[in-house]
Amino acid sequence: MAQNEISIATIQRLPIYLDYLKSMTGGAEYISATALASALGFGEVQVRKDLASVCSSGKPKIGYHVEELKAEIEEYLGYHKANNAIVIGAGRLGCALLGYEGFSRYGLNILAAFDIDVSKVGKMENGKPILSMEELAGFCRRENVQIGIITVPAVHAKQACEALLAAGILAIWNFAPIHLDVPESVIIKDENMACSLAVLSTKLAKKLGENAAT
Amino acid sequence: MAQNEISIATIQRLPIYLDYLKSMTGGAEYISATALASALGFGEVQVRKDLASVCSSGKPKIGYHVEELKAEIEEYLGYHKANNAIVIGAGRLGCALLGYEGFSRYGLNILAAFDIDVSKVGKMENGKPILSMEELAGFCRRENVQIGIITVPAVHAKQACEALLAAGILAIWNFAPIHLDVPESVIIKDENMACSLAVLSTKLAKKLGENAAT
DNA sequence: TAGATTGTTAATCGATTAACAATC
DNA sequence: TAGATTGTTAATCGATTAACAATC
Repeated sequence: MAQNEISIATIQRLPIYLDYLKSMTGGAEYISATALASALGFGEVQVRKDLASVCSSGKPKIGYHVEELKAEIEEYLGYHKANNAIVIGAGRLGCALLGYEGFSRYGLNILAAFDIDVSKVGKMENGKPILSMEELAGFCRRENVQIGIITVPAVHAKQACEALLAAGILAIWNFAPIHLDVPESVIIKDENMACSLAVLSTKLAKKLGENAAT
Repeated sequence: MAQNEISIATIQRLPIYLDYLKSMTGGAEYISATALASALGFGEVQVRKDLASVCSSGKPKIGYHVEELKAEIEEYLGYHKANNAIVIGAGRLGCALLGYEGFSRYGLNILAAFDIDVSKVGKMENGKPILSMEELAGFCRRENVQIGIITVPAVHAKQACEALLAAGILAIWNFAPIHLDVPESVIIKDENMACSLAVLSTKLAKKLGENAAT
């Protein structure tokens, strides 16, 4: 049953379509690829191709049934069966993620944070506890945690990663700006803001250079 | 003077090389592409091609001079001439960005946050002030702010964006999960965590499916 | 000299875009 | 029916990888 492979680029755009569809007010029953494309700044052929890969509800002349499309994207992204996650590192970013309620919309259920700093342990952030690293493995097994989110400084990231592996985690979302070596069986996704920033600032520098030149 | 175009993919990897080079201890004077590749989990040809686009210090048999390479990457990314930035939205994420000191390494100088919530205005976060939206335009012009970072909820993002445009900002780093329409002259970079998360969770779902099947 | 390593050119792969057929 | 819109097939574009020449 060779599942139609959907490209990574498409997968990354699916949440964008879904967010837009959810934000629609006025209750229009159908929406066209053209309308979606212009609202999101994408090409309309791209939208059609993206949607075709997860849905089959498009009707010529009419467009896509909004509710059906939402359901199909959510189904594909697995938002209805949420993943349990924990955060390692209860610093500013870790607490921001822990306290952010929006993740539930994306099928991510962050249960707790863990930190080596005992002065943080025992506190709560938006109703969610900060626990000690000793409790990590037990907690993960007990609560069926699949995703570990690393928000510690780079120097502690390797150690945090090892703790997650030891706790039997299946996937890691790594916000530390450092490469982590994990077994092939573990999924890892780096989220390095410096990478995005580099794109922004080189574009800006180029623009400033052009202006100075003219 | 047609500047050798460096691909976006390469630009996004440059900070990763730089971070690794900076983290090197032991004071080795040279490093090979092979060593860099294995430390970072990249292909070695890719590393060589990436480095070739910004530097010229590679020597067969020896490798790249570490200090020279660091300087060349920093030069290309413009880290020595920092950009001034401000944050709109002093929520958890906004304050995390405002208080994060690591950005100075990446040539980003976040000066202040702005918020419509008057109860937050006047407070400080790690020595940096939270100001009212009325002060935005004046502050940006006075302090020569080029980059605006949007961390407000999606419903307020359009309004925040308009305020930034009115303040004459040149580039926007948008953390709100919504498409913002800006004039072509303004650079915009979306940072949508739901997009990355979608990649992670679909991989995880696939993996869980496979395990269940066997 | 021999060999490790760089750097470049060509081939492959993946994603986007264009052209067009299908359909309500 | 006519036309707007979907969906697919082919062409283009960009990035990665492979092969190989250059060099210290």
